[in-house]
Amino acid sequence: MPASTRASGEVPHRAEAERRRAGRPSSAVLDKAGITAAALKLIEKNGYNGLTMAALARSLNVAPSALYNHVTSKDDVLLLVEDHLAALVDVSPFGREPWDEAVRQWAWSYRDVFAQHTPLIPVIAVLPVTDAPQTLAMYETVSAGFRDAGFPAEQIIPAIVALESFIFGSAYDVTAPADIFDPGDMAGSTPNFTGAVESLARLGHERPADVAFALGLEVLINGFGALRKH
Amino acid sequence: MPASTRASGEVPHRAEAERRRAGRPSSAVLDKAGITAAALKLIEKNGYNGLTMAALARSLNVAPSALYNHVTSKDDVLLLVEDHLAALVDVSPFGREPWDEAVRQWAWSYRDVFAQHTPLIPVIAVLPVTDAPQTLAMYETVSAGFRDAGFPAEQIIPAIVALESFIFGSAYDVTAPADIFDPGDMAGSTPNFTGAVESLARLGHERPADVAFALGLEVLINGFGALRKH
DNA sequence: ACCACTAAATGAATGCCATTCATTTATACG
DNA sequence: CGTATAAATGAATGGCATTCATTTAGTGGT
Repeated sequence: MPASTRASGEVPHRAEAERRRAGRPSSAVLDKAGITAAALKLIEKNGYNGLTMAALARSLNVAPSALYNHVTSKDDVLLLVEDHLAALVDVSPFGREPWDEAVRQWAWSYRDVFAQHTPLIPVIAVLPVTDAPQTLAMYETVSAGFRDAGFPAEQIIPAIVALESFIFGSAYDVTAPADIFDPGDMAGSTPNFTGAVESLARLGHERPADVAFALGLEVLINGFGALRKH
Repeated sequence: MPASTRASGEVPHRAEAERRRAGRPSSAVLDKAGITAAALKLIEKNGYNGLTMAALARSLNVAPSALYNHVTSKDDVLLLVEDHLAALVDVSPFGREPWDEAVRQWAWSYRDVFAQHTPLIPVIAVLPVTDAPQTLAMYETVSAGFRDAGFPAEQIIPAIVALESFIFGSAYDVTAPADIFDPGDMAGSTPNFTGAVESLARLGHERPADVAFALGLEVLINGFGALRKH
């Protein structure tokens, strides 16, 4: 990211010389990779509230309007970030581990990545995979894993979608406050719920979100596993 | 909602006379119920993009700043809407139907309600139940249904959370565009994924989101059903 | 070595948004 | 009857994504 090494207030296009010396053909200060990297750094430091087009431009020593030569909208930036994160999801267990263990490791990895990035979930859910090559690559690997495990072809997508839905929903749970289930002054009128919450709290120090995710995931793996033809 | 029957541009507090005649003690033009109803009407007509504090105030014949005497923020409005919707989720099968059928009907109802209101999902996920009495009431009924079906107390909350996570994730799927799985020009490099998508498309006219939801839900019901002590 | 073309930058302006605050109004209460 | 209070007003604020006319700098052709 050469742009970020320039002092602010310099004249435009100054980075071009460096860029050509480095063998890159483009004459632009900005490109999608640089924008993505800067956006991620911004999100890590200040969260998604800190990701504004103005802040993103400032971190790249560029005017906000310059970004629009490379992305069409802020949603486009979010899409770039999403696709970058998709590459961080660990699909390596497929082909190495047995199917059930591969799904388990993939699902935990997937949830953990997006638990840190829940504001992306509404974007992903409506996102045509065409626009997200890394995401598509993940689907390809997972699909192959399901096929090789003996899954009927027409059940592969539904099973993956169901798992993904569970994963996205569970990613939100990770970010929930610890007292989310505190019934407050309604405890008296909700004895069953309150009792259930207390009996869970009584035994475990494990995060409730992790208990629920583990429980649901094992059930899904078990149930889907039975669909395979050996 | 008497306020909405007043012509616009009238003098303030004009609705008070009506209000007292109707037996209501409050002297306010606005209240939470009226705000909630107006917000819902606005959402139905123009979607969540149409729900702005200004538009909400206009629909109530009131200045935007007046809203802040009754809610602390726009998120507060969303919370009111969410809790109203929670009351629309059908929990009546619990106590009437067998456990598995009750869960099935509840889950479909829950998904269908929030598929129309996905922008609320990020709000719900982080929402302490204390602030949402209708939501809490739903949890109470469901918890009772699980307990009566022989569920171990400490598993009830994890099971409900897992189901809810799956439901929220699946609600997003309903809103996804039909071509979401079209691999475009990457079809050649993703044979397994593309094949899986095609073999699903080949057989069914059912919405993919419904196929995946049905599949995942049945697996979850089956797996959780096995946890019960008879 | 020049010139025209084009991609990519600038910065000013736009319009929308949630939210705040000093002020005013109308009702309830002592 | 006057005073306190809840609830309204409307003007102002600051932040935001996005647009656009303009300028800049490097590319490729002659």
